[in-house]
Amino acid sequence: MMSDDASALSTAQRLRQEIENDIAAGLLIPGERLDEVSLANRFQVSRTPIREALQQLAMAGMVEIRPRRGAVVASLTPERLYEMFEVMAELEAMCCRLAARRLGPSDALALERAHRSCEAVRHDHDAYYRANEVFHQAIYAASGNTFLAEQARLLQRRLQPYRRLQLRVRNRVQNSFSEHERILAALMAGEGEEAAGIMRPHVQVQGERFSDLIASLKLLGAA
Amino acid sequence: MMSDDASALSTAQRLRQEIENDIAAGLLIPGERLDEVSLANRFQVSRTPIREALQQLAMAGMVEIRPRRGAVVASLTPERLYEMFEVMAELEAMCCRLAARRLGPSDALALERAHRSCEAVRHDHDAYYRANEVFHQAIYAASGNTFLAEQARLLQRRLQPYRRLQLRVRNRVQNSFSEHERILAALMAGEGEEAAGIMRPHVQVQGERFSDLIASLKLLGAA
DNA sequence: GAACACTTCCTTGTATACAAGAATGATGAG
DNA sequence: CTCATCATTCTTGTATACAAGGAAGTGTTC
Repeated sequence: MMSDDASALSTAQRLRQEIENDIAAGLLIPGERLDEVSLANRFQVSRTPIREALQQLAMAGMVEIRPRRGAVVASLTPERLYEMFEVMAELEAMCCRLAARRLGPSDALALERAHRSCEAVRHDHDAYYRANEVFHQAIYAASGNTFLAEQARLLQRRLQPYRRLQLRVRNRVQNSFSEHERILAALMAGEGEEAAGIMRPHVQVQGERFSDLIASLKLLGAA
Repeated sequence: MMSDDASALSTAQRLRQEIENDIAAGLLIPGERLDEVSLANRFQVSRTPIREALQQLAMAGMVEIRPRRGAVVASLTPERLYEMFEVMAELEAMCCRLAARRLGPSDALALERAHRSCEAVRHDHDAYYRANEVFHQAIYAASGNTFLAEQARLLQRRLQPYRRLQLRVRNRVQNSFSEHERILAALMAGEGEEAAGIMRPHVQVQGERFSDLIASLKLLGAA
């Protein structure tokens, strides 16, 4: 009556989220087989809603369904990964440009808080990884374009298993944090192009960072 | 043996494409109810694969599934539509920037051919609409980033029902064509930023064009 | 005459049964 | 000993039956 609950989820959607989380968290490795019966047993449902969830994940690009041959966690080639990071960098740069123009007081506050959270945990890789995610999401939201924010969030999630390993590289956290600082300053100053210009290489993997990524890819494959 | 057929589609995927086509073509109006039994009868299958197709379409943002209350063709608010066009413009601008750098001979040929097709049919709105689509897709492909191309294609498809009506506006075809010409020239000259700068407003709807779009939205609702 | 409640019907959600296509292992030939 | 072919088994794909939650229509009451 007061607020019609838009968070009402069908079973298939809940199942999708659960499986998606496992993929993002690295519990399900790229290339791993997703057996319908096992999943059904695990979640105590029949195969029907499991299949519906898998179809959703296939559209999201997180699993690959080979007809009559089952579903596997989608595995990305180095080329494709590079392409996705290229797009991610541009989406986030766009968020910066828009955010600088449209930044409201509450957005600014959220950004600063997220940034301080990053600072607080910058010696703990895993914690920094999570705080970093929140900081970037704050920028998406600040863009004022909810569709853009959703798309960025989606792609971020899709790249999560790969990004995760990447931060372990030496000094990456320190560099990441100081880049955040510059981005934040530019946004507050309303310098959208400036912020976008820092964001792009901050996100994109190229040169030696790309090599590092490929290395972690191989680690993933070996697991 | 020679080429493993990646085009092998499951039934659910075929059904999704069919329904998606109907939505894009405007046969299914935003807000319209998608009855599982009717669809099942129409395609001569049971409800199971229909439901799988609907779940896919929900992930693609083309239908909305309200739990226990059925699926409807997704209807976009003017705000959301504006947001989506804003992102579309940026994606296409990005394609331009990349294409100018990476343009190969076959890409250039495809672009010129698509452009000449547009010219040939520029007095027929519907034919121009289709040729226009091909021209833009040629640019996506020329970006050399297949992921970007796919995303652009996806969003283009999602906006199709709205874009379609939009071209009917007076002089829009003529303006569109001359913008194409300038984009093409910039791309061939390797001027990525130049091409991107023309592409952005070419795609984005703003000012009076946005009003036109809202007007067609209302037409759509009345049908 | 209008509003509310109750009942009925219709649609969606889920499980299960069955069909049919891969994968696997065994058996035989080279 | 290796490779190919065939049978068996396992998994996916689809239909259908049943359950359960909305929607709509009817009747009653104020």
